Amino acid sequence: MASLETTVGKLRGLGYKATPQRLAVLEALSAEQHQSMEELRGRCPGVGLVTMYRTLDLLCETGLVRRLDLGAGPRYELAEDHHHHMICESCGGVSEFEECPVDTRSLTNMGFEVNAHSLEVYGRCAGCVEGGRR
Amino acid sequence: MASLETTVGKLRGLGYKATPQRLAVLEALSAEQHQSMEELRGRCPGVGLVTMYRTLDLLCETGLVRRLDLGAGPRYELAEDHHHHMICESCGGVSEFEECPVDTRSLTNMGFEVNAHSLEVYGRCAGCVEGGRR
DNA sequence: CATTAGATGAAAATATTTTTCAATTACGTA
DNA sequence: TACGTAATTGAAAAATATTTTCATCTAATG
Ligand SMILES: [Zn+2]
Ligand SMILES: [Zn+2]
Ligand SMILES: [Zn+2]
Ligand SMILES: [Zn+2]
Repeated sequence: MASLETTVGKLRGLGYKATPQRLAVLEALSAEQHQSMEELRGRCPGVGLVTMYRTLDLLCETGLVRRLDLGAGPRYELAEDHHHHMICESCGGVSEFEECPVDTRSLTNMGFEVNAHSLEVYGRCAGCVEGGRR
Repeated sequence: MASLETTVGKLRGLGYKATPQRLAVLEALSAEQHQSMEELRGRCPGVGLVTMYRTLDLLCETGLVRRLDLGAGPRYELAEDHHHHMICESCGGVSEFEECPVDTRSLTNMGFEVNAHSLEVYGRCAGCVEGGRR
């Protein structure tokens, strides 16, 4: 849970200006994880669409934000901690889990230099299983 | 490595017609894994764009094909075996590995019913590491 | 406060995907 | 084999999504 100030500091440190638009996007991102462009736009009235795209691109390139594919268009989230997503195929809900169930040592042993990984788990959430929802 | 006939048989079994267009798309898919729409189109001259989209949608819905996001637009591959992808951030190459390094038992224990998962590993391939490519 | 490289946004261009609907066809049945 | 029909196709248009352009503006520096 790095504060917004810390994140802005990193941006500045990389030579980027801390514009009101960028602050607004970061603010929007901190409201909720894995939001769509449309949701973020709703939280950033006053920020032009092009700037939204450019800002999110910049934040992704600098590693401050992750672009996700959970099955229905791009989603974005602050890249604060390492976690993964469970997507419920009944209700569409997305939840996160922190415990990383991936072991990439065998890839390293094969000569691949692992920088990052992304894992998505699909199924039915506890609520849908109990409620008998298909 | 199921043969095309087997795959077509599954389609028929589900009540879908085995049209020349569908056969062409399956043929194209069997030429190479994780192809883009553009690549598949190149292998299916004579199949209209709309039919390409519809056929790939159908194949994904029936589980015969997987739609992938490896970072640069959708890619498609026959869903024959369970495997994952390593994406080299230097040369852009995509390679597959069969040994699954994911253990989802802890999610099951939490009440989530796991149906499937997808894992992508990002880094540098052996070739790029040795060649010193950044 | 002046300077300036970097940033913004409106409009246009491009790319991607979906919808519509009339024409065609695969396939079961006679 | 011929027929009937529901499923399928594809051209065009529409809808969506993303990128490019370029004139204007501004954050940061001194
Ligand atoms: Zn659910
Ligand atoms: Zn992980
Ligand atoms: Zn490589
Ligand atoms: Zn796996």
